[in-house]
Amino acid sequence: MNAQSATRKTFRREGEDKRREDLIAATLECVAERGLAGATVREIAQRADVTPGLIRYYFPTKDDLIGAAYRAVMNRMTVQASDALQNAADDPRSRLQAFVTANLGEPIMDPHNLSLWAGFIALVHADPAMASAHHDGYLGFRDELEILIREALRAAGKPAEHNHTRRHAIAINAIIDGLWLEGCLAGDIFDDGELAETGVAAIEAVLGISLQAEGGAQ
Amino acid sequence: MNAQSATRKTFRREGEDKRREDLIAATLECVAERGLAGATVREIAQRADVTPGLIRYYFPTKDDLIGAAYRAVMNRMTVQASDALQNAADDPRSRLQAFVTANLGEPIMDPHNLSLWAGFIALVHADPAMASAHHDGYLGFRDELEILIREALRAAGKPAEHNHTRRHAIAINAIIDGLWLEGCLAGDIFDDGELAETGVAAIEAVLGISLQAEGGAQ
DNA sequence: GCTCTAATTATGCAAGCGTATAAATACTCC
DNA sequence: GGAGTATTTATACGCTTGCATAATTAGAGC
Repeated sequence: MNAQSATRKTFRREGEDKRREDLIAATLECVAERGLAGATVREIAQRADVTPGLIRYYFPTKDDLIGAAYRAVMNRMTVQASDALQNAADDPRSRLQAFVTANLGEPIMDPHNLSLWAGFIALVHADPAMASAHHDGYLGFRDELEILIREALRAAGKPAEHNHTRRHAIAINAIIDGLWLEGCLAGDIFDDGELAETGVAAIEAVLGISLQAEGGAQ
Repeated sequence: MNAQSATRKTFRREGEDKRREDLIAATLECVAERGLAGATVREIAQRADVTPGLIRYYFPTKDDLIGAAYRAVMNRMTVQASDALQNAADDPRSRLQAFVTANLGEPIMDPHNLSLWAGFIALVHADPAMASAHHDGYLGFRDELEILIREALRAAGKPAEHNHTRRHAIAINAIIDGLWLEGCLAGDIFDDGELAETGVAAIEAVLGISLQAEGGAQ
Protein backbone atom coordinates (compact mmCIF):
# COMPACT_ATOMS: atom_id res chain seq x y z
CA MET A 1 0.00 0.00 0.00
CA ASN A 2 2.76 2.35 0.94
CA ALA A 3 4.85 2.73 -2.16
CA GLN A 4 7.47 5.04 -0.69
CA SER A 5 10.68 3.12 -0.31
CA ALA A 6 12.62 2.93 2.93
CA THR A 7 11.17 5.70 5.04
CA ARG A 8 13.77 7.56 6.96
CA LYS A 9 13.97 6.92 10.67
CA THR A 10 12.14 9.51 12.72
CA PHE A 11 13.97 10.84 15.76
CA ARG A 12 13.85 13.27 18.62
CA ARG A 13 16.55 15.66 19.59
CA GLU A 14 17.78 14.95 23.09
CA GLY A 15 20.01 16.95 25.33
CA GLU A 16 23.71 16.28 25.16
CA ASP A 17 23.85 14.88 28.70
CA LYS A 18 20.97 12.51 28.11
CA ARG A 19 22.47 11.19 24.91
CA ARG A 20 25.88 10.62 26.42
CA GLU A 21 24.32 8.76 29.34
CA ASP A 22 22.21 6.63 27.03
CA LEU A 23 25.16 5.75 24.88
CA ILE A 24 27.26 4.82 27.88
CA ALA A 25 24.42 2.73 29.28
CA ALA A 26 24.04 0.94 25.96
CA THR A 27 27.78 0.30 25.89
CA LEU A 28 27.69 -1.25 29.34
CA GLU A 29 24.80 -3.49 28.33
CA CYS A 30 26.75 -4.75 25.34
CA VAL A 31 29.90 -5.39 27.33
CA ALA A 32 27.98 -7.13 30.07
CA GLU A 33 26.17 -9.43 27.67
CA ARG A 34 28.80 -10.28 25.14
CA GLY A 35 32.08 -8.99 26.43
CA LEU A 36 34.14 -6.07 25.23
CA ALA A 37 34.41 -7.62 21.79
CA GLY A 38 30.62 -7.54 21.54
CA ALA A 39 30.52 -3.82 22.10
CA THR A 40 30.66 -2.72 18.47
CA VAL A 41 29.62 0.71 17.34
CA ARG A 42 26.68 -0.72 15.44
CA GLU A 43 25.49 -2.85 18.33
CA ILE A 44 25.75 -0.01 20.80
CA ALA A 45 23.85 2.31 18.48
CA GLN A 46 21.09 -0.22 17.95
CA ARG A 47 20.75 -0.76 21.68
CA ALA A 48 20.48 2.99 22.22
CA ASP A 49 17.95 3.22 19.38
CA VAL A 50 20.17 5.51 17.39
CA THR A 51 22.18 5.24 14.20
CA PRO A 52 25.89 4.50 14.44
CA GLY A 53 26.94 7.84 13.08
CA LEU A 54 25.57 9.63 16.10
CA ILE A 55 28.11 8.01 18.35
CA ARG A 56 30.86 9.82 16.58
CA TYR A 57 28.99 13.06 17.10
CA TYR A 58 29.33 12.72 20.87
CA PHE A 59 32.51 10.68 21.14
CA PRO A 60 35.31 11.46 18.70
CA THR A 61 36.44 7.86 18.70
CA LYS A 62 35.17 4.56 19.97
CA ASP A 63 37.95 4.39 22.53
CA ASP A 64 36.66 7.59 24.07
CA LEU A 65 33.28 6.00 24.53
CA ILE A 66 34.81 2.90 26.07
CA GLY A 67 36.88 5.02 28.43
CA ALA A 68 33.85 7.01 29.48
CA ALA A 69 31.99 3.79 30.12
CA TYR A 70 34.81 2.52 32.30
CA ARG A 71 34.79 5.63 34.42
CA ALA A 72 31.02 5.36 34.72
CA VAL A 73 31.22 1.81 36.09
CA MET A 74 33.83 2.65 38.63
CA ASN A 75 31.97 5.74 39.65
CA ARG A 76 28.73 3.82 40.00
CA MET A 77 30.30 1.25 42.30
CA THR A 78 31.96 3.95 44.37
CA VAL A 79 28.70 5.80 44.76
CA GLN A 80 26.84 2.67 45.75
CA ALA A 81 29.38 1.92 48.45
CA SER A 82 29.25 5.48 49.73
CA ASP A 83 25.47 5.33 49.86
CA ALA A 84 25.75 2.47 52.30
CA LEU A 85 27.74 4.73 54.57
CA GLN A 86 25.05 7.37 54.57
CA ASN A 87 22.61 4.94 56.12
CA ALA A 88 25.10 3.48 58.58
CA ALA A 89 25.23 4.18 62.30
CA ASP A 90 27.54 6.79 63.74
CA ASP A 91 30.09 4.45 65.27
CA PRO A 92 33.15 4.28 63.01
CA ARG A 93 33.37 0.52 63.45
CA SER A 94 29.83 0.10 62.22
CA ARG A 95 30.60 2.33 59.32
CA LEU A 96 33.60 0.26 58.29
CA GLN A 97 31.49 -2.87 58.60
CA ALA A 98 28.75 -1.33 56.49
CA PHE A 99 31.28 -0.35 53.85
CA VAL A 100 32.70 -3.83 53.62
CA THR A 101 29.30 -5.49 53.60
CA ALA A 102 28.07 -3.18 50.86
CA ASN A 103 31.04 -3.98 48.65
CA LEU A 104 30.52 -7.70 49.15
CA GLY A 105 26.81 -7.83 48.37
CA GLU A 106 24.35 -6.82 45.70
CA PRO A 107 24.45 -4.82 43.56
CA ILE A 108 28.20 -4.27 43.62
CA MET A 109 29.21 -7.91 43.75
CA ASP A 110 27.76 -8.81 40.38
CA PRO A 111 29.17 -10.86 37.50
CA HIS A 112 28.34 -8.09 35.08
CA ASN A 113 30.46 -5.65 36.99
CA LEU A 114 33.32 -8.10 36.95
CA SER A 115 33.10 -8.60 33.19
CA LEU A 116 33.20 -4.89 32.69
CA TRP A 117 35.99 -4.37 35.14
CA ALA A 118 38.11 -7.20 33.78
CA GLY A 119 37.64 -6.10 30.20
CA PHE A 120 38.90 -2.67 31.04
CA ILE A 121 41.72 -3.90 33.25
CA ALA A 122 43.01 -5.94 30.35
CA LEU A 123 43.42 -2.70 28.43
CA VAL A 124 45.22 -0.87 31.21
CA HIS A 125 48.55 -2.36 30.29
CA ALA A 126 48.28 -1.31 26.66
CA ASP A 127 46.58 2.08 27.00
CA PRO A 128 48.28 4.73 29.15
CA ALA A 129 45.19 6.94 29.34
CA MET A 130 43.20 4.07 30.78
CA ALA A 131 46.06 3.24 33.10
CA SER A 132 45.94 6.64 34.75
CA ALA A 133 42.17 6.51 34.98
CA HIS A 134 42.46 3.27 36.83
CA HIS A 135 45.31 4.48 39.02
CA ASP A 136 43.24 7.41 40.25
CA GLY A 137 40.23 5.25 40.95
CA TYR A 138 42.28 2.75 42.91
CA LEU A 139 43.99 5.30 45.11
CA GLY A 140 40.69 7.07 45.71
CA PHE A 141 39.13 3.86 46.94
CA ARG A 142 42.08 3.04 49.16
CA ASP A 143 42.18 6.52 50.65
CA GLU A 144 38.52 6.34 51.56
CA LEU A 145 39.16 2.97 53.13
CA GLU A 146 42.14 4.24 55.06
CA ILE A 147 40.05 6.98 56.65
CA LEU A 148 37.44 4.46 57.76
CA ILE A 149 40.17 2.26 59.20
CA ARG A 150 41.82 5.09 61.09
CA GLU A 151 38.59 6.16 62.70
CA ALA A 152 37.62 2.61 63.57
CA LEU A 153 40.99 2.06 65.25
CA ARG A 154 40.64 5.27 67.22
CA ALA A 155 37.15 4.38 68.34
CA ALA A 156 38.56 1.13 69.66
CA GLY A 157 41.30 2.95 71.51
CA LYS A 158 44.07 1.64 69.28
CA PRO A 159 46.97 3.57 67.79
CA ALA A 160 46.37 4.77 64.27
CA GLU A 161 49.54 6.22 62.83
CA HIS A 162 49.79 6.52 59.11
CA ASN A 163 52.42 3.87 58.56
CA HIS A 164 50.12 1.42 60.31
CA THR A 165 46.92 2.45 58.61
CA ARG A 166 48.59 2.41 55.23
CA ARG A 167 49.57 -1.21 55.64
CA HIS A 168 46.13 -2.03 56.95
CA ALA A 169 44.48 -0.27 54.06
CA ILE A 170 46.55 -2.28 51.59
CA ALA A 171 45.67 -5.56 53.26
CA ILE A 172 41.99 -4.80 53.78
CA ASN A 173 41.65 -3.49 50.27
CA ALA A 174 43.03 -6.81 49.13
CA ILE A 175 40.52 -8.70 51.23
CA ILE A 176 37.63 -6.75 49.77
CA ASP A 177 38.88 -7.02 46.21
CA GLY A 178 39.69 -10.68 46.53
CA LEU A 179 36.35 -11.63 48.03
CA TRP A 180 34.54 -9.46 45.53
CA LEU A 181 36.31 -11.36 42.79
CA GLU A 182 35.46 -14.74 44.25
CA GLY A 183 31.85 -13.75 44.67
CA CYS A 184 31.49 -12.36 41.18
CA LEU A 185 33.13 -15.37 39.58
CA ALA A 186 31.40 -18.10 41.52
CA GLY A 187 28.73 -16.61 43.70
CA ASP A 188 26.71 -19.80 43.53
CA ILE A 189 29.15 -21.80 45.62
CA PHE A 190 28.81 -19.47 48.59
CA ASP A 191 25.95 -19.08 51.03
CA ASP A 192 24.10 -15.80 51.18
CA GLY A 193 26.14 -13.27 53.07
CA GLU A 194 28.96 -15.75 53.62
CA LEU A 195 31.53 -13.65 51.83
CA ALA A 196 30.55 -10.48 53.68
CA GLU A 197 30.80 -12.35 56.98
CA THR A 198 34.13 -13.83 56.02
CA GLY A 199 35.40 -10.43 55.00
CA VAL A 200 34.34 -8.73 58.21
CA ALA A 201 35.85 -11.50 60.32
CA ALA A 202 39.14 -11.35 58.44
CA ILE A 203 39.30 -7.58 58.76
CA GLU A 204 38.58 -7.77 62.46
CA ALA A 205 41.45 -10.20 62.81
CA VAL A 206 43.82 -7.98 60.85
CA LEU A 207 42.90 -4.87 62.83
CA GLY A 208 42.65 -6.71 66.13
CA ILE A 209 39.33 -5.07 66.99
CA SER A 210 35.65 -5.93 66.80
CA LEU A 211 33.57 -4.04 64.27
CA GLN A 212 30.44 -4.40 66.39
CA ALA A 213 29.96 -1.13 68.25
CA GLU A 214 30.67 -1.83 71.91
CA GLY A 215 28.25 -1.12 74.72
CA GLY A 216 25.10 -1.98 72.77
CA ALA A 217 23.88 -0.26 69.67
CA GLN A 218 20.98 2.07 69.07
CA MET B 1 69.46 -13.03 -11.90
CA ASN B 2 66.76 -14.98 -10.21
CA ALA B 3 63.72 -14.54 -12.39
CA GLN B 4 61.36 -16.65 -10.32
CA SER B 5 58.87 -14.35 -8.66
CA ALA B 6 57.94 -14.51 -4.99
CA THR B 7 59.81 -17.53 -3.74
CA ARG B 8 57.74 -19.70 -1.49
CA LYS B 9 58.56 -19.69 2.19
CA THR B 10 60.79 -22.54 3.24
CA PHE B 11 59.82 -24.40 6.38
CA ARG B 12 60.64 -27.29 8.66
CA ARG B 13 58.22 -29.87 9.89
CA GLU B 14 57.99 -29.79 13.65
CA GLY B 15 56.40 -32.20 16.05
CA GLU B 16 52.81 -31.58 17.00
CA ASP B 17 53.67 -30.81 20.63
CA LYS B 18 56.36 -28.31 19.71
CA ARG B 19 54.09 -26.48 17.29
CA ARG B 20 51.22 -26.26 19.74
CA GLU B 21 53.54 -24.89 22.40
CA ASP B 22 55.02 -22.36 20.01
CA LEU B 23 51.61 -21.17 18.90
CA ILE B 24 50.44 -20.82 22.49
CA ALA B 25 53.58 -18.93 23.41
CA ALA B 26 53.10 -16.60 20.46
CA THR B 27 49.51 -16.05 21.50
CA LEU B 28 50.56 -15.11 25.01
CA GLU B 29 53.12 -12.67 23.66
CA CYS B 30 50.47 -10.96 21.56
CA VAL B 31 47.98 -10.75 24.40
CA ALA B 32 50.59 -9.47 26.79
CA GLU B 33 51.77 -6.75 24.45
CA ARG B 34 48.59 -5.50 22.88
CA GLY B 35 45.72 -7.06 24.75
CA LEU B 36 43.36 -9.78 23.66
CA ALA B 37 42.24 -7.65 20.72
CA GLY B 38 45.82 -7.64 19.46
CA ALA B 39 45.93 -11.41 19.32
CA THR B 40 44.81 -11.86 15.75
CA VAL B 41 45.42 -15.01 13.81
CA ARG B 42 47.79 -13.23 11.46
CA GLU B 43 49.77 -11.58 14.24
CA ILE B 44 50.11 -14.82 16.18
CA ALA B 45 51.24 -16.66 13.07
CA GLN B 46 53.84 -14.05 12.26
CA ARG B 47 55.17 -14.14 15.79
CA ALA B 48 55.47 -17.92 15.59
CA ASP B 49 57.16 -17.60 12.18
CA VAL B 50 54.42 -19.55 10.50
CA THR B 51 51.63 -18.79 8.06
CA PRO B 52 48.12 -18.17 9.43
CA GLY B 53 46.66 -21.26 7.84
CA LEU B 54 48.75 -23.51 10.03
CA ILE B 55 46.97 -22.34 13.13
CA ARG B 56 43.78 -23.85 11.90
CA TYR B 57 45.60 -27.12 11.32
CA TYR B 58 46.32 -27.44 15.04
CA PHE B 59 43.40 -25.53 16.51
CA PRO B 60 39.99 -25.93 14.85
CA THR B 61 39.03 -22.41 15.77
CA LYS B 62 40.69 -19.36 17.19
CA ASP B 63 38.71 -19.69 20.40
CA ASP B 64 40.28 -23.08 20.96
CA LEU B 65 43.71 -21.54 20.74
CA ILE B 66 42.73 -18.78 23.15
CA GLY B 67 41.31 -21.31 25.58
CA ALA B 68 44.47 -23.40 25.41
CA ALA B 69 46.52 -20.27 26.07
CA TYR B 70 44.42 -19.45 29.11
CA ARG B 71 44.94 -22.89 30.58
CA ALA B 72 48.65 -22.58 29.88
CA VAL B 73 48.92 -19.33 31.83
CA MET B 74 47.06 -20.65 34.81
CA ASN B 75 49.06 -23.82 34.75
CA ARG B 76 52.31 -21.92 34.55
CA MET B 77 51.47 -19.83 37.58
CA THR B 78 50.36 -22.88 39.54
CA VAL B 79 53.57 -24.70 38.72
CA GLN B 80 55.70 -21.74 39.71
CA ALA B 81 53.98 -21.53 43.07
CA SER B 82 54.38 -25.25 43.64
CA ASP B 83 58.04 -25.04 42.78
CA ALA B 84 58.49 -22.66 45.66
CA LEU B 85 57.10 -25.33 47.94
CA GLN B 86 59.65 -27.87 46.79
CA ASN B 87 62.46 -25.69 48.05
CA ALA B 88 60.75 -24.74 51.29
CA ALA B 89 61.56 -26.07 54.71
CA ASP B 90 59.65 -28.94 56.23
CA ASP B 91 57.65 -26.97 58.76
CA PRO B 92 54.10 -26.49 57.45
CA ARG B 93 54.07 -22.87 58.58
CA SER B 94 57.19 -22.15 56.56
CA ARG B 95 55.62 -23.87 53.63
CA LEU B 96 52.51 -21.70 53.78
CA GLN B 97 54.68 -18.63 54.08
CA ALA B 98 56.74 -19.71 51.09
CA PHE B 99 53.59 -20.29 49.07
CA VAL B 100 52.25 -16.85 49.83
CA THR B 101 55.56 -15.13 49.22
CA ALA B 102 55.98 -16.91 45.91
CA ASN B 103 52.55 -15.81 44.72
CA LEU B 104 53.27 -12.21 45.70
CA GLY B 105 56.65 -11.87 44.02
CA GLU B 106 58.33 -12.35 40.68
CA PRO B 107 57.60 -13.94 38.33
CA ILE B 108 53.99 -14.58 39.27
CA MET B 109 53.13 -11.04 40.27
CA ASP B 110 53.68 -9.53 36.85
CA PRO B 111 51.61 -7.05 34.85
CA HIS B 112 51.72 -9.35 31.85
CA ASN B 113 50.12 -12.12 33.81
CA LEU B 114 47.41 -9.76 34.94
CA SER B 115 46.66 -8.62 31.40
CA LEU B 116 46.38 -12.19 30.29
CA TRP B 117 44.27 -13.19 33.25
CA ALA B 118 41.93 -10.21 32.99
CA GLY B 119 41.46 -10.62 29.28
CA PHE B 120 40.38 -14.19 29.79
CA ILE B 121 38.25 -13.45 32.83
CA ALA B 122 36.30 -10.97 30.77
CA LEU B 123 35.31 -13.85 28.52
CA VAL B 124 34.25 -16.15 31.32
CA HIS B 125 30.84 -14.62 31.57
CA ALA B 126 30.10 -15.01 27.89
CA ASP B 127 31.77 -18.33 27.15
CA PRO B 128 30.64 -21.42 29.14
CA ALA B 129 33.65 -23.48 28.10
CA MET B 130 35.99 -20.87 29.50
CA ALA B 131 33.83 -20.59 32.58
CA SER B 132 34.34 -24.21 33.50
CA ALA B 133 38.04 -23.98 32.74
CA HIS B 134 38.29 -21.15 35.20
CA HIS B 135 36.08 -22.83 37.79
CA ASP B 136 38.37 -25.85 37.88
CA GLY B 137 41.48 -23.75 38.16
CA TYR B 138 40.07 -21.69 40.99
CA LEU B 139 38.96 -24.65 43.08
CA GLY B 140 42.27 -26.39 42.48
CA PHE B 141 44.14 -23.40 43.81
CA ARG B 142 41.89 -23.07 46.82
CA ASP B 143 42.12 -26.75 47.66
CA GLU B 144 45.89 -26.64 47.60
CA LEU B 145 45.74 -23.61 49.85
CA GLU B 146 43.34 -25.29 52.24
CA ILE B 147 45.73 -28.20 52.73
CA LEU B 148 48.58 -25.85 53.54
CA ILE B 149 46.36 -24.01 56.01
CA ARG B 150 45.22 -27.16 57.75
CA GLU B 151 48.73 -28.41 58.23
CA ALA B 152 49.97 -25.05 59.44
CA LEU B 153 47.18 -24.89 62.01
CA ARG B 154 47.94 -28.39 63.22
CA ALA B 155 51.62 -27.63 63.54
CA ALA B 156 50.68 -24.69 65.73
CA GLY B 157 48.48 -26.87 67.88
CA LYS B 158 45.26 -25.26 66.71
CA PRO B 159 42.03 -26.99 65.72
CA ALA B 160 41.66 -27.51 61.98
CA GLU B 161 38.19 -28.79 61.22
CA HIS B 162 36.99 -28.44 57.67
CA ASN B 163 34.36 -25.79 58.31
CA HIS B 164 37.09 -23.62 59.80
CA THR B 165 39.70 -24.26 57.18
CA ARG B 166 37.20 -23.67 54.39
CA ARG B 167 36.45 -20.20 55.67
CA HIS B 168 40.13 -19.52 56.17
CA ALA B 169 40.90 -20.72 52.69
CA ILE B 170 38.33 -18.36 51.25
CA ALA B 171 39.69 -15.40 53.17
CA ILE B 172 43.33 -16.15 52.56
CA ASN B 173 42.72 -16.83 48.92
CA ALA B 174 41.17 -13.38 48.78
CA ILE B 175 44.18 -11.83 50.46
CA ILE B 176 46.54 -13.43 47.98
CA ASP B 177 44.40 -12.56 44.96
CA GLY B 178 43.80 -9.03 46.13
CA LEU B 179 47.45 -8.29 46.85
CA TRP B 180 48.48 -9.95 43.62
CA LEU B 181 46.10 -7.64 41.82
CA GLU B 182 47.39 -4.55 43.57
CA GLY B 183 50.96 -5.52 42.87
CA CYS B 184 50.36 -6.25 39.20
CA LEU B 185 48.43 -3.05 38.65
CA ALA B 186 50.67 -0.66 40.51
CA GLY B 187 53.79 -2.47 41.60
CA ASP B 188 55.77 0.75 41.48
CA ILE B 189 54.03 2.31 44.46
CA PHE B 190 55.06 -0.50 46.79
CA ASP B 191 58.45 -1.25 48.28
CA ASP B 192 60.19 -4.46 47.38
CA GLY B 193 58.65 -7.32 49.25
CA GLU B 194 56.14 -5.04 50.95
CA LEU B 195 53.15 -6.86 49.56
CA ALA B 196 54.49 -10.27 50.49
CA GLU B 197 55.15 -9.02 54.02
CA THR B 198 51.72 -7.47 54.24
CA GLY B 199 50.14 -10.67 53.01
CA VAL B 200 51.97 -12.88 55.48
CA ALA B 201 51.12 -10.55 58.36
CA ALA B 202 47.45 -10.46 57.40
CA ILE B 203 47.30 -14.22 57.08
CA GLU B 204 48.98 -14.66 60.45
CA ALA B 205 46.34 -12.41 61.95
CA VAL B 206 43.50 -14.31 60.34
CA LEU B 207 44.83 -17.69 61.43
CA GLY B 208 45.98 -16.47 64.81
CA ILE B 209 49.37 -18.13 64.47
CA SER B 210 52.88 -17.18 63.50
CA LEU B 211 54.20 -18.52 60.23
CA GLN B 212 57.78 -18.45 61.48
CA ALA B 213 58.66 -21.98 62.55
CA GLU B 214 58.98 -21.95 66.34
CA GLY B 215 62.10 -22.97 68.21
CA GLY B 216 64.50 -21.55 65.66
CA ALA B 217 64.87 -22.84 62.16
CA GLN B 218 67.86 -24.16 60.29
C1' DG C 1 66.64 -42.30 -4.60
C1' DC C 2 61.53 -42.86 -5.14
C1' DT C 3 57.04 -42.65 -3.22
C1' DC C 4 53.75 -41.38 -0.34
C1' DT C 5 51.72 -38.63 3.10
C1' DA C 6 51.19 -35.35 6.49
C1' DA C 7 52.60 -30.73 7.40
C1' DT C 8 52.83 -26.26 5.61
C1' DT C 9 52.14 -22.37 2.44
C1' DA C 10 49.47 -19.42 -0.61
C1' DT C 11 45.37 -17.39 -2.01
C1' DG C 12 40.90 -15.76 -1.64
C1' DC C 13 36.38 -14.76 0.22
C1' DA C 14 32.55 -12.97 2.87
C1' DA C 15 31.52 -10.51 6.91
C1' DG C 16 32.12 -7.05 10.19
C1' DC C 17 34.71 -3.35 11.81
C1' DG C 18 35.58 1.92 12.76
C1' DT C 19 35.26 6.06 10.56
C1' DA C 20 34.27 9.84 7.20
C1' DT C 21 30.93 12.76 5.01
C1' DA C 22 26.82 14.51 2.83
C1' DA C 23 21.92 14.79 3.09
C1' DA C 24 17.78 15.29 5.89
C1' DT C 25 15.17 16.83 9.76
C1' DA C 26 13.49 18.39 14.39
C1' DC C 27 13.55 22.13 17.06
C1' DT C 28 14.55 27.42 18.34
C1' DC C 29 14.07 32.04 17.72
C1' DC C 30 12.16 35.93 15.74
C1' DG D 1 4.93 30.47 10.36
C1' DG D 2 9.51 30.92 8.08
C1' DA D 3 14.56 30.80 8.39
C1' DG D 4 18.45 28.98 10.43
C1' DT D 5 21.06 25.66 12.94
C1' DA D 6 22.38 21.93 15.69
C1' DT D 7 21.28 17.23 15.79
C1' DT D 8 20.47 12.99 13.55
C1' DT D 9 20.26 9.79 9.65
C1' DA D 10 22.04 7.52 5.56
C1' DT D 11 25.55 5.83 2.79
C1' DA D 12 29.82 4.38 1.58
C1' DC D 13 34.81 3.44 1.87
C1' DG D 14 38.92 1.07 3.16
C1' DC D 15 40.67 -2.32 6.40
C1' DT D 16 40.99 -6.21 9.08
C1' DT D 17 39.29 -10.26 10.63
C1' DG D 18 38.49 -15.47 10.92
C1' DC D 19 38.07 -19.15 8.03
C1' DA D 20 38.09 -22.21 3.87
C1' DT D 21 40.54 -24.55 0.32
C1' DA D 22 43.85 -25.74 -3.18
C1' DA D 23 48.62 -26.06 -4.23
C1' DT D 24 53.16 -27.23 -2.54
C1' DT D 25 56.88 -29.45 -0.06
C1' DA D 26 59.68 -31.63 3.66
C1' DG D 27 60.68 -35.69 5.51
C1' DA D 28 59.82 -40.84 6.61
C1' DG D 29 59.93 -45.48 4.97
C1' DC D 30 61.23 -48.79 1.84
